Amino acid sequence: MPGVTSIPSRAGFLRARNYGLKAVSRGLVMQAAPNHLADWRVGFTASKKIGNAVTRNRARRRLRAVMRESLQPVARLGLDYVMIARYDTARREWQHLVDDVEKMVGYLHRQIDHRIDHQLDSPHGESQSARSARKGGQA
RNA sequence: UCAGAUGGCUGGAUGACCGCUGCCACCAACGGAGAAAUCCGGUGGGAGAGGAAAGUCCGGGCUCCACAGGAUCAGGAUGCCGGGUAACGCCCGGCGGGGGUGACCCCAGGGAAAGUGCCGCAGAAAACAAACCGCCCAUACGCCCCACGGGACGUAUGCUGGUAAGGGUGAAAAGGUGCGGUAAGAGCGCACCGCCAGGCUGGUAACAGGCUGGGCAUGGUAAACCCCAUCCGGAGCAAGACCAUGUAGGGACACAUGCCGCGUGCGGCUGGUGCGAUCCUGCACUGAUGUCCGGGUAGGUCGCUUGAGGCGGCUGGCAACAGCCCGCACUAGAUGAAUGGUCAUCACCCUCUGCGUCAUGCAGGCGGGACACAGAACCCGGCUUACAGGCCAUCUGACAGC
RNA sequence: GCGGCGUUUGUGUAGUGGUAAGACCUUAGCCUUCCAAGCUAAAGACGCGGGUUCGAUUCCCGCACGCCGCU
Repeated sequence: MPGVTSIPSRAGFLRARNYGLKAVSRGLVMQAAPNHLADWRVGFTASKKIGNAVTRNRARRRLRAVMRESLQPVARLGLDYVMIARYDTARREWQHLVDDVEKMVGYLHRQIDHRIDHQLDSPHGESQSARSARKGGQA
């Protein structure tokens, strides 16, 4: 989709999961991780646990729509976002879903800042690209 | 009017804002790449899930295994008859059997006198028949009656006494019912029904009807093995093809490596390999098999959507269906996977309130509602399964009226 | 998307056209001062719906659920 880059493979999803940073709400789960690229990306997951193919498609489409409304204006360059559908994703009221995402994005960004500041003190200065991407993404 | 049967159709509507994927056109204007064609972005137009898209249960197309023919064996599938179809385990029509008052529905529905196996418990006996309780007969004994001829009852015996009516067991007991017959009985005899054999008539056939003959032999199970007939090679679009990248269109070891010709790596013969096995014929290839090591794994493009296609009409056919030209509209192609998200109104359903009726209802509400089942993934023909609500046609039964 | 396999007490397994067996677990009793072990007894299952058969957990068909594989 133009303007938004999607995570292309399973490896990207696994990296986001292993980074260990996630936020949970009734409507969905979000993960975030630095991707060491000059762009931000997003991926969607709807497992068989939440329902049949129709339900999964509906959940994924609602996630995409709420991403465009609430995540795209504030997304930071250099981050991968993974949005995971839960049982209520296809059924929850739209306004609640929007509120969930806005709250979770704020939480994730604060946690990312905390981790990067903490790593600067440690001898492993691995987060150089994420640090610079954060400055660019805020513009 | 009520209760049903069969077949078919439909599968929410409108509007606003914000978006997605192909296709076509434009690029006059704006941004990027390029010498340019052009490409990306952009602008405009139009298209964009189903009757089951599902389960993956059958049959095909298509692609690869290089391909083809024959014989035998193995394995699998199907199984009344006729037709339809590219084909089918599908569909249509008929036959036979079963169910229902009926419309109508259901049936893997070939072969058990080719063979083998099995038929638990119960029962005397479960398949070359046999004989538990009985019934009948003969002899002996006991006891009773007597009109002195004999008779009733009981017990025992019968070198294999006769019998299969009745009882009882079982899912099933060796044709059924009735009359005659007999010591008692029995297809022992007869009538009807059933069965078997052979003609006859009708039908393409399954089969039906009737005639003649035979006293009756042949229990069930083949969705047990099996026999008969017919059909079937394997894998599947993650098939497969091309391009790019790459230390490479891979390497090492073991086993095997025959003969002839010459130009010394090619040709021929033999051998080997090749669609479940073996064999034969043609054909193709020149290695095959095993073990170990190495490379790639976020590649791209094609395959990829117009087809045994749909709707209407005419002709043939009871129908499935076929033919014809005629007419019509045309027809999703995604690939972390588009075809949507939100809101409003209406329709629909549920619920509540009021009114009314034998009953179905009518009016209303800041009420509630994942608005049925369900999402294309190479494409068709079927089957099966899921499905809120609504509509149409034909037919059956009951009740009422004319 | 495509291909294959399997469902038996609470758990992991046998089994076969007629009675479903045994192990661990659970419950009760005995034994012991008590517990464990041991002994005795009991309870508890053929995924669902049809069909074939006298009779189906078994044979056949259709569903549901679960598992495995794919260059």
